[in-house]
Order: sequence, then structure tokens, then C-alpha cells
Amino acid sequence: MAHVSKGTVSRVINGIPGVGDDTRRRVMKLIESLDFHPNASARGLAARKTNTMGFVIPHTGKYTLTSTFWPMFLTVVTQEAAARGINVLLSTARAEDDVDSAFRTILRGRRIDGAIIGAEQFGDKQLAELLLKSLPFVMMGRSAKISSYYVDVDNALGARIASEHLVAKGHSRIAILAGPDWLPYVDDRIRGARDVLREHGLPDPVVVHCSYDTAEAVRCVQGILLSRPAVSAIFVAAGDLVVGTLKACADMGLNVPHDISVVSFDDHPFFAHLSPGITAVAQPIEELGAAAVQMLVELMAGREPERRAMIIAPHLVERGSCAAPRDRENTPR
Amino acid sequence: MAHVSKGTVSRVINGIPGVGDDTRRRVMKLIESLDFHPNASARGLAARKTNTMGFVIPHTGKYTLTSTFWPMFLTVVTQEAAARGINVLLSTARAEDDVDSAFRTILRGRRIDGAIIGAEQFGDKQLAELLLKSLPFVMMGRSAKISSYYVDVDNALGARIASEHLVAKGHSRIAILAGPDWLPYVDDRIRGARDVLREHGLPDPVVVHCSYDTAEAVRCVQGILLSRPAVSAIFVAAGDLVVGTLKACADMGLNVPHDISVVSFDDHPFFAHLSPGITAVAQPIEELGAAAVQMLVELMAGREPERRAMIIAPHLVERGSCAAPRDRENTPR
DNA sequence: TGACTGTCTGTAACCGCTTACTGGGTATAT
DNA sequence: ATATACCCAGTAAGCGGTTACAGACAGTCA
Repeated sequence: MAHVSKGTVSRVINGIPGVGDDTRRRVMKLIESLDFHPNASARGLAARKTNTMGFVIPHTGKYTLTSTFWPMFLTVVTQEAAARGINVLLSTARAEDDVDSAFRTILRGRRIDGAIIGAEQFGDKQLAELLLKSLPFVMMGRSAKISSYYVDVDNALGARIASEHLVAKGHSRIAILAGPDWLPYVDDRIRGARDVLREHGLPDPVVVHCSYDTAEAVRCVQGILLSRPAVSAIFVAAGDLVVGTLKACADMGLNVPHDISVVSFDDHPFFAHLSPGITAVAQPIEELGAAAVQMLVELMAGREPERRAMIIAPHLVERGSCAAPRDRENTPR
Repeated sequence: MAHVSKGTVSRVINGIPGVGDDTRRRVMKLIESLDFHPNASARGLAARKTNTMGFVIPHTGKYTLTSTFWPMFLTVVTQEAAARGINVLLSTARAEDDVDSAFRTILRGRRIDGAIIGAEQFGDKQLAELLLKSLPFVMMGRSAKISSYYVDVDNALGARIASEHLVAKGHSRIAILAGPDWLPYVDDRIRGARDVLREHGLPDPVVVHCSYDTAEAVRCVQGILLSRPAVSAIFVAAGDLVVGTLKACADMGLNVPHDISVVSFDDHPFFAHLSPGITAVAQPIEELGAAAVQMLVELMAGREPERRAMIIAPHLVERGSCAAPRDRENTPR
């Protein structure tokens, strides 16, 4: 120490009271001019906290960060975290095995103070351990397997909004291209859409489940388009399936929105620039990210968040992919 | 310790020789059954290494992870790192300010042992500091401002491949939609394309620089399409500009590839599913990621990498967006 | 003026590991 | 049998902070 003592320096760095104003100023200046930065490991050891949070997302396809949701969510989370001075450790574990090794090492090694986790990521085993070790974490999305703190978009509401939009345009035969059927939110979205149709006295939608693989989406949509009675609109219940849907329509010579309308659950920057622009139910990504980080921060500070779940409403972004229906019954190809 | 000593345990955990086989086995078993995981901070403190690397990328637009390159690259890097037991700390700093605060804290706080950095990310100041503190790092992409270890795709070659493809199809009037002109690789790509045209005795390409914003890309391409003599093909020198390009073409009623051909530098999963599929020069993302991590690992281990730069060749993925030219001179709109 | 109180700063004991160094055994050489 | 060497395992000194506790000093109050 240039002038004074040691423990004191620690106090000023951490903004702990009980330090004279002049002393504080002096030390601050020294720190500044020496460009001193405390060693993270040492602080972590002594204070038992690393100021780092983990971010764990499910991997979809070859490149896990290629979805229409996670990359943007990650961006927001990173930013929110940075604003609070906390770092983000990224984990894109693939197999269960990886989760069980890499992730455990991170957790048990106290490399992070908490985590934000994609709800679909874990079976009960890992989550049980998380809870066991009482590592604070919040899930993105509700999990069917475990009850914990989480943030989520109002999936049912989003589906309702999309469906109402379709119904308002005059559609009555609607298909839903949905994600894997074991995901809670997929169910919620289907239910929301079905409810709307029933309320309007319309027939239940055709529901096709599909993995988040574009090629498979194409096949699924082909199936939908070939089905009879023909549907006049498709509610694509996940942004990752949009491109595949458009592809299938184009391949069949169907014009969107002329021959068939498309609404997406999930928005993405480039949706605005496709032709036509894709009408979408946009997830409130900023809010979701902020809420997740906020909640996690509370948890890490040992406080109890106000609510166990933050459900945020999505909103419709109307572009050009929905129009009034047109009879396609007699124009197979 | 259940049976034996302490420093010994450390030795077996770190696989340091000088430990009897039986002892080693015994300790291992104990560790296993106790589900013991050493504390990362403590190890970091004592060993002066954190087994964590930083990943710093430039932010483009609102969501920094929305580009056609970085998300996939990040995925690969994360995976490669995980395979070597090292963690990835993500930083998506926005302004220079952030870089100067958050990043310094991370670096100087020895929170990471090394980093992979987007070359365009830094002005000389930060890089100078990095070098100063001798924090091992490798850049993704060559930087005009600093000489350091880096991996990069062969930009000129990629541009040549794209151009040769166009020329082979019969195009002679070609436009290049390129990124910001202060980026070294943008220059390389333009140069590569121009060289090919010259070699074939064709006129120099029309070059338009553009930020990585889709709306701006649309405007730029409109300008290109309106220019006379009309071009018959556009070499989109960055994947992020593809959607905007297609949008502009569609808006003008131009069919791709019938009225105008499009090649992209950068491939992306969904390019295959657009109509038509986008013919693209695909960056060898796997190799780039692997090379970057490999290089960084060498550096972190205090070894000297074989080469100062790893330049990897891209390859053409031919799909449907390029066709033989057709005279568009008399069909303005 | 002496006792009491409150504020500010120094002291030192960890935090949980790594690692250089020391020392006890056993095997090999003399 | 004694000396030399080698292989293991134990010992303890940090690594660079945090923090409970103690102590010094100045101000208050009677």
C-alpha cells in the first residue's frame, strides 16, 4: 500500500461504510492511478462469491446459437448482467453426459454464483442437484419437471393473439406447426390457439409436431399443405420453423399470403425483410432477459424475489404474411 | 482427508506424477464417492490460472448475436473449449467505454487466462494493454492495427471463388455489396473479386459499402439495381447482407436467379431453405473455431504456436441463386 | 478531568488449493 | 553392512483478498 493500510483498501473497493471520506478519496485515487484491479480468484475465495453467472441453453441442431430466440436472449442477459457488474459464463452442453460433467464441475467448483437455464435443458436429476446444492438459478421457461423460479412469455396468450388475428382475417381452417410435444410451452401454445378457435365455434386446428430442424419443418408443412380439407393459414408456433414453412409453401407454388397465411410465434430481425414480411407474435425478449437477471440477482443476494414466476405478455407485429383466406380446395399444386 | 494426506490429493487431481498407483486409485475413489469438486477460486488463486477464456465479439445492431457468423463461431469455440476443460466467459461489450471498464476488470482481475477476440473489436489502446499485460489472446480475423496471433478465412480466395463462379455462369457486370470500408477483410474480399474480373478482362465491379443493417442493405441494393449499365449479378460480401439483398430484389420485382444472380460470402443454415437456396462461399467455421482454440491453448500453456496466423480456405456451396445472365437493360422495374 | 461513546483504521485469521522442499523407506550399488 | 539414489508422501508457506475483532483517537457529557 502506498500510504495507508490493507484491510482498509478492501473496504473502499467494496464500498463498505466505516471509512473516512479523506482516506477513501486518497485510496481511490491511488487505485485509479495505479490502474489496480483486484484479483478475481482471491476475492472469490475469500468472499465466497465469484460475481459470475452461468448461462445454459439447450442445443438445437448443429449450432446451438442459431435459433430465433436464444441468441437474442443471451445478448440481453449478457448486457443486463454486465450492467450489474456480473460476468456470464457460457455453457452449451450437448449430451446429458456433458451436462453431468462440465456443468457439475462448474457448479460444485463454485465457479458461478447462480445461473440462468433453459427450462427444457434438464431432466430432474441435474435440477435436483442444483437445488440440493442450493445454487440460485432461474429458468427461462416453465419446466414440467420441476418447480422453481422462472420467467416466461405468456405462451397461451401469444397463441391466442396469433389465432385471433387469423380468425379476424376470416380463416377457419388453421394448422399449427408446433415444436416437440414434450415441451410444456408447445402445449400451452397449442391450447391457446385451440381455445380461440373453439370460442369462435371453429373446428379444432390440425396440429403437427416437429423438431427444430428446417428440413423436417419443410416435410411437415408439405404434409399440412396436402391435407384435406385444406387449411388456409398456418400458425407456426416457433420461429425456428418459419424458414422451413416458407420453403415448403414456395416449393408447392403457394404464395404467402395470397394462397396461405402464416403467423409466427417468435419474431426475428430478418422476418421484417422477407417478402412478404412475417407477421409475428414477438416475445418480449428485453423484458424477459431483464426479469431473469433481476430475479437471479435477488436470489444470489439471498433475498426472496417478489414472485416465483414472471410471465410477460407478447405482442403482435403485423406485417404482410396474413391475408384473407382464398379457396385453395381446387388448386392442389 | 478420509485416509491419507492433503498435498497428495492435489497431485492426483492434477495428474501430477510422483504418486503411487495404489494411493492414486484410493484417492480417486474417494473423490468420486464424495462427489468432490475442487473450488475453482482457490485453484485459481494458488495456481494463477483460471482455466477460463474470454470471448469478445463486436456488436452489430441491436442484438449482437444475430449475425451469420459469430453465433456459429461461438458455438464451435465453446464446444472446443469444453472439450479441453476450459470455460468460456462471454463479453458482448457495446461502447468503447464498456470495453474499457468491464473488459479491463476481467483482464486485469485475471478472471481469464486468455481470450479470443473479434479483430474489429479493438482500437489500438485496448490491444496495447492486452499485449502489455501479456494476456494471451488470438484474434478472429486480421487486424489492420495490430499484429498478433490470429485465425482467418482466406478472404481473397473466397471472393475469387465467388467471382469465378459468377464469371463461369457468364456474368460480366458484377456488383459487390460489401461491409464497412474500414474492415481489412472487406478490402480483401473486394480485391479478390476485382482481381478475377481483371484476369478475365472484365470491367471492374461496382462496389457499394454498407453497414450490417438490413434496412441499409436494402437501400444499397436498390441503388445497385437502379445503376446503369445494369449488373447481372451481385456478390454479397457478407452473410448479414443477404436478406436485405433479397428483399430489395423482390421489392423491385426481380427474380433471383432469373433476373439477377446472388452469391454470398458466408453461409448460414437457413440459406439452404430460402427459395431459391443461396449459393454461398462457406467459411470453414469448425476449422476456424478449432484453430483459434488450439492456438489459444498453446499460448496459454506458454508455448509458441507453430504459426502466427492460420488462414483457412473457404469453399463454394452451390445452390440456386446463380444462373446465366439475362439482359435486364430494358426492364427497369 | 475522567469515563464513555462512537468513528475510523490496523491486525490477523482464514478462504481452499498448489507447490517447493523435506524426510522416511526401500531398492541398488559398493 | 553402509552408502547412494530414487520414489513417495507429508509439511508448510504462500496465492491476494475479506472480515471479525481489537485498538487508537477524538469528541461528549457529567
